[in-house]
Amino acid sequence: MSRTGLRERKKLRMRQALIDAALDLFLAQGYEQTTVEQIADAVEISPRTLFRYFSGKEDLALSHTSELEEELTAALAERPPQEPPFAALANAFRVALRQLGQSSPENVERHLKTRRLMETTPALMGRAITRMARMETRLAALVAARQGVDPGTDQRPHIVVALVVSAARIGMECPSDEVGDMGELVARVESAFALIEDALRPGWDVAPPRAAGAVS
Amino acid sequence: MSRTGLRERKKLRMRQALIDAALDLFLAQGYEQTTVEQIADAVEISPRTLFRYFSGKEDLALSHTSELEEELTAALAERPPQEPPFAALANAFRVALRQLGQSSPENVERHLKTRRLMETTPALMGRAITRMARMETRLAALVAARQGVDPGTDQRPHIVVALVVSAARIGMECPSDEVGDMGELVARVESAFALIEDALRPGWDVAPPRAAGAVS
DNA sequence: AATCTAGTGTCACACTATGACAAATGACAA
DNA sequence: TTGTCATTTGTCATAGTGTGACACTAGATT
Repeated sequence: MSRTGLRERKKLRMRQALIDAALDLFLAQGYEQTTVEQIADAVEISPRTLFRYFSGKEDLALSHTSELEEELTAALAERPPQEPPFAALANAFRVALRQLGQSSPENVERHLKTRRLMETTPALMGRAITRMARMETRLAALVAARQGVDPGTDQRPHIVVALVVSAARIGMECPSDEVGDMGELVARVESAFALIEDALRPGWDVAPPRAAGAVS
Repeated sequence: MSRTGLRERKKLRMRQALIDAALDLFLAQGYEQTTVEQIADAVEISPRTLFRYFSGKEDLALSHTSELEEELTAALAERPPQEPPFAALANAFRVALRQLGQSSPENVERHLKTRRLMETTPALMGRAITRMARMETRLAALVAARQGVDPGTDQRPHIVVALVVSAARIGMECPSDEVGDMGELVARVESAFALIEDALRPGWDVAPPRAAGAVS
């Protein structure tokens, strides 16, 4: 049945094993205190081989953030075209978070570990925010395509995306206390969405700006 | 007259010389193609000494972004307390940008070089965005203090800051074309501010949220 | 002038990351 | 099963960033 050969399965198991070993070591000893050599030793491979699976320590620590990004992109593509951009993005976020929450318990655990790690490691939080910024640009291009405008000259798609991503980021950042479970995290994101939605003028993202520069 | 000794003046000149040498080398050969050794050689010091002036290459390349941050923080402190948070932040940004534009021509040039460099170096853009995120947290604390709320539990200050900083970031990012002069940059930031201001419900940041979670 | 102190250079080292090449191992056909 | 091929892995070597230790120089202080 399984179309995947032994090789690919082995590769995937190695990836997971590396991520698990890395996350546990990072959380136990701290991110910068842990060397790639220790991680490689933990799964019995050479450091050189580790770099063939992951581009580096950072990639290893944040590999699960790209999963959220993939879910989000997929969810956005599923949103009906007539849905206003802000609502489409916010709903895509909701769907993506729900998807992650419904994956295997070990996977959810890995996400929570990743977030706990980020919370205590400024360098990693920085890299995660950098990734979010890159995602923002990609999402802006998607939103621009939805609306049929040019993302190069029109700042509006980027603005809409920035609003939603900012809310999500603020919601996911843990103020002082620890990340308990996925539900708590989703609740905070929802509350941030609500705050921003409340600040916005209804229908602002469907009609053109009130005082657009070139009406002539 | 000058209260500063020879030592401090020398130190400042060395800092500037290092930044200038670094920016020019980065722009000429690319950021990652340039080694700290080359920069150190250019100003006739040992690499070890360079690390006593700057924490690393990144610090060297982005040292001028902290200047904007300092101006901004200072400008925000100057805004009248009764000014609504969004307006206070946006105006502080305007003042800070004007301040930078009015500094010495060489300094303006350094800022533009820094931005050109960032535009062509993803890694640096990432670090810059990371710095912005840190600044966002600090600004949120300031805004929370202005309004007398707790930045730990209340997400609203963070949201306001995120809106303004997002607009500024989107405005400063150059879509494909090169950074010409300071005026062009300010104009794009203004246009992004206008877009976000247009999207917002007037007075949203002075009154409490319309449907705060617990009305029971 | 003698002394103190901050800054500097030299040497050494740990760690991340990458390239080159040989060895091992799964995939696949005869 | 066995031999061949492609992929993966380990070993060795190297570049580059970043730090610690320690002696030395030069400005600062009295």
